[in-house]
Parts: sequence; structure tokens; C-alpha cells
Amino acid sequence: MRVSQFFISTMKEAPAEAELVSHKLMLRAGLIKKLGSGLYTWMPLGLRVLRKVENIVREEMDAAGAVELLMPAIQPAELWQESGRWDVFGPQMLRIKDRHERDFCFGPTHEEVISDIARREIKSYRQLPLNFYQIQMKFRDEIRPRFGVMRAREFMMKDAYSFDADVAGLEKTYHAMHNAYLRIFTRLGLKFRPVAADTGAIGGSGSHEFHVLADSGEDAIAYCPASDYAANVELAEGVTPKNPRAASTQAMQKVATPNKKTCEEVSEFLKLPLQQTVKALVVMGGDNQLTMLLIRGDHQLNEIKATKLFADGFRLATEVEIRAALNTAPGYLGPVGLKLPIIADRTVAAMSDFVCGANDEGFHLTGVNFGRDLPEPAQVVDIRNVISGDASPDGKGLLELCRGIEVGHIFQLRTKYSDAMKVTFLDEGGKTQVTEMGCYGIGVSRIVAAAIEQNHDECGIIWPEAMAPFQVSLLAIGMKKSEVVKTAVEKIYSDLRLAGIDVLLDDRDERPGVMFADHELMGIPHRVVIGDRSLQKGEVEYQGRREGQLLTVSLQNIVSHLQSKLVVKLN
RNA sequence: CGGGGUGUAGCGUAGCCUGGUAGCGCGCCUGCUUUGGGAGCAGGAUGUCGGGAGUUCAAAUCUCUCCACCCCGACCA
Repeated sequence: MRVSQFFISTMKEAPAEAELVSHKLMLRAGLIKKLGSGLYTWMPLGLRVLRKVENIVREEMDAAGAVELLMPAIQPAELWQESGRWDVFGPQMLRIKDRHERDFCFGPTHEEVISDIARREIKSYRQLPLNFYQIQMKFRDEIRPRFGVMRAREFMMKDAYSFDADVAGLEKTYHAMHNAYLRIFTRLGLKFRPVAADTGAIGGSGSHEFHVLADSGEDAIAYCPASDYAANVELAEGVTPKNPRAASTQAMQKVATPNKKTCEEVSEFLKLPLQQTVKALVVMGGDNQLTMLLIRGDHQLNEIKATKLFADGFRLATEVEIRAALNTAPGYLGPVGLKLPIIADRTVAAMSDFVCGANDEGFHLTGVNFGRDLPEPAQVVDIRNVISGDASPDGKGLLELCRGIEVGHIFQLRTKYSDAMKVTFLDEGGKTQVTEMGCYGIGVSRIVAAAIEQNHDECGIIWPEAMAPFQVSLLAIGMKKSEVVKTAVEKIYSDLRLAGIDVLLDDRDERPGVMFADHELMGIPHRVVIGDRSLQKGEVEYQGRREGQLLTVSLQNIVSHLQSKLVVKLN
């Protein structure tokens, strides 16, 4: 491709609205243009990247036995009413009416449509397993779209849905998808990690997320370097401490702690380690009952875990509610002498001689011990976020934390939808059975942004080989001036094309600095510069975008040099 | 939806407090010079100052209102 026949549109300054590196670079390099909040046009250069990702996903899905189809983006309300999600899905689903005032939605996901297809098509166990997928624009009316295409409202997604005769079959398909995902992200050249995940709103049992590792990621991941354990912090289990509770050595004492409300303040004031303090949170359950949750001072409540303890959810109690029920102020709450139900985190249950609020404004208790100063906690559960250094739940080492961008999510849905939508088949015995479903998503457009988060420098994007819009930049210096340069460039250009290399020839007759800056910003992995200077010695210059080392290569060797650089590494 | 903020040329911004002919850098157009790291000189084009209403002789500037966008929280690929 020649720049003169293509379209590039780079910017020196990023629009002020962009916060994240990837968002800024995507705008500056002219990959995307914003149309409205969470709505982006994929410009020619960006579309090339998107297509590369799409094709790798497609190849691996095909290889794993999935079959591509394409469902409508607009879906009739009836299907959603049938699954019961028309009322459940909420404002994230964009609802529209046609000219007959009939209800439709712009599909945020396609379980309903695929189930409808499947129940019409699947009759016999002989047809199973089946796995359909599509690559298509989804629309979700996000509460807060942000970071460009990272969290856009309209986004490109690969969604696959599998149907199996039994759980064993589902697990096999799930495993195959898991492996396909490993291959996809490996081929894309991304640093990633599969992690055990919460199943969230889609429901079902087994679930893994695939995260691209990046400090700017919105998710926290706990992983064990000594094993392959990895889980979203939302889910990662805080195990019961190995060492049993130490014997008490102190008597309980009430100490004045004026204006010291947080565990940090109290620990500093009393010159005791933060790990010796206990945080008491009073929450209001959906049943209007107050409960006290106990967490170690340096730990954080995990709301997802805690929510599962309450049938109708919970919220933090207000100061008014706390004063009314306990006659004391938040900041000085504690479990000693309390009438409320108490739920203690596993770590707290193993503590002795700890510090907690005295239920008396301005006072805390030290040297507190369960069984002596207060009853053993009625309920001991895991309700905290794990922290770096915690024991790994698989018992094989210590956890570390990192951040990730969720780019894939696979679920074992079981029969949640096939029950509701009656996706059944006849088994060998001629009996009607419900299919076991799985669903498997990849955020195709998000991958593009995530790749940039992970691969950039001060000059711009550094595409992983497999998703670069072009493999090679060919920069001609003084092309319009020098016949020698022009001849050499045209020769290399056609040689590269004959060799099947995707090359972008910059024939704009720009100043060298402009071309260098543009191509670095666009992140094209390999650059060949041809100018009078080196051409006199029969040489051209090669530079890798990532390594940055300048190499002179003879004119006749440049094609084979590039070919050796472009050997695509599979696996 | 709650809290905070911003809207001035394609992009980045000054001007707003204290009302009086809308300015700068980049980009764009023309010409000449230049050509190995975002060129120089000369000339030029581009603004319903987010929309509407109000106050005023006069509004980018003050008031009201609507809208859009961004940032912080719950949702998700």
C-alpha cells in the first residue's frame, strides 16, 4: 500500500478528553474517531488492526470446532421476555420500537437468539455437540463509557455458544474453548493470564476470564507465581490462616483514642501494628436487620463475597442507624458486648490480643480475645479481598497481585437458558433432554486498546507483529528529487509485495522527521529507510520498532532480511 | 443516577473575574527556499465563542435554562 493511495491522519496533540495512553495513541495515530460518547469510527488504519485480531480469533475458533454464523444486531423483545431477561437486563440494554410500535433491542448479547436457532435446529443427540460463534458489533448502554474503545458502548465482540448433550460434554467443549483462547492471546503476542472468575449476571457455574496484564487495567488479579493459580480478586479465596490462634498474653484494656477513628489512625496512635487491629463494619441487610462484619485492620471488605451472605443484599448502615441501635459513633465500633449478629472474617477469627472499638465514642479496647472477652464469632467466613503475600488457595505458595484488562470470558451456563428457552433433544433412548450450554466471549475491539496499553513508548504504539496494520514501513527520502532513490524504492516495494509482505510505502515526499515520527506513532514493527546517502554504498537502513537498533543492509539482502524478521511464531 | 468539571477554527489553548471590533501555537491553502528526526520566510482561508432565553446602548464575558462531553463511584467483553 502506498500512503498516497491510503489514508493516514496523525495528530501531534491528543484531544483533551483522552486520559488513557491507549486512547490518546489511538486518536493520535488516527486509528479511531469519536462520533459520540462510547461511539467510534474505525478509521482505515484502525480497521486493519481490528481485522487482524478478528482473523486470528476466527482461525482459532474454526480450528477448535466452532462454526461461524451471523445473527441480527436488532432482536425482538419476545425472545427476551421468554428468557425473562427483558425486565432483568435494565437500562444497559438499548430498547427501540419499530414503526408498528413493536419492542426491539439492539443486542447486548445473543443467548436468546442462539437458543432460538438451536431449539429449531437441534433434534437429536447425533447433532451434538454444536458450537456457533459470530463476530459482530454489540451495543451496551454503559453507565459510563470511557477510555475510548476500551469501554465503548458499541464494540466488536466474538461470542460463541455451545450445546452439549451432558455435563461431561460441556466440560470438554469448555476445555477446548479455554485452549483456543490460550492460543488466540498467545498468537496476538500479548502478555495475558487466564483467571478464575465470578460468573456475574450471565449466570451459570464454571467461569474463567482472560486478562491482558497492564497497570492501567480495571481489574485486580491475584495469582500464585509458584503455581498456575490465578483469580479475580473479586473471587480469590482468603484461606483460613495456617497457624492456629495464639494464646492470649494481655488483659483487655479500655484506652482513650480521641479523634482516632480509622484503624490506621488508631494503630499509629497506639503504636501497634495495623495487623493487630480489627475493623468493624455495621451493615443493613435487605431484611432491615443490622449485622456487624469484622475484618482485620489492613484488609478490605470484598463486597461480592459479603453480598452472598445476605439473601436480599446489604448496604453500609448510616450513622443515624448506628447511633440509634448502638448508641455510639462509627469509628469506635467493636464486637465486645454487642447484641448484633457478628460475622468474622477467617483472619479475624484467628487473632488474639487485638484492638477494636469500645462502642464508646473516643475509646478503643486493646488485648481483646475471643472466648474470654467476648463469645467466639457465630459465623466465620471469607469476606475480604486477598492481599499480596496471602497463602495461595491451592496451598502451593504465596499470592501476588497485578492488574488486568478483561478481554475474554468463558462460562459454563449449564441449562439456565436451555431450560427457559426449551432447547432440547432426543437422547439414545428417545427421551427428551435439555442441552448443556456454554458461552464464550472475546472483546475484539478492546483487545486493540489493551495491546497498546501493554505495548507503547514515548513515540507511540509498538504493535505486536500479529496485529500490526502493516508489517513493514518503507520510507523514501527525497523520492521526488532523486531518480536513484525512486528506482530503488519502487524495486524494493514490488519485491516485498511479491514476497507477500504487507508493506506501507511512504511516498508523500515529506521531510524525514515527519515520516519517522508518523510511522513510529503508528507502531509499524519494521522500518526500511532509503535515501541517497546510504544508497550510494548500495545499502538501505533497517530498524525494528521495538528494538530500535539501526542496521545497514545491502540492497539485495533487504527482502530476505525482512523475511527472516517476519517469521511468525506460532505457539 | 449521584458528586466534580469543561464547552472559543480540524487539534491544543488565551480571553470570562472587571461586558466594548475574538487572539495564539499546531494543522490547512498559495508561492519561494529547504530536504536524514515533527523546516524557514512571505501571503492567505477557516469561528452561529455548545443551543435557547434574559439583562444591557452593547454579551465569549453577567443571569436563567437546556444540551453535549470529560473525571470519581456501581455494570461489563
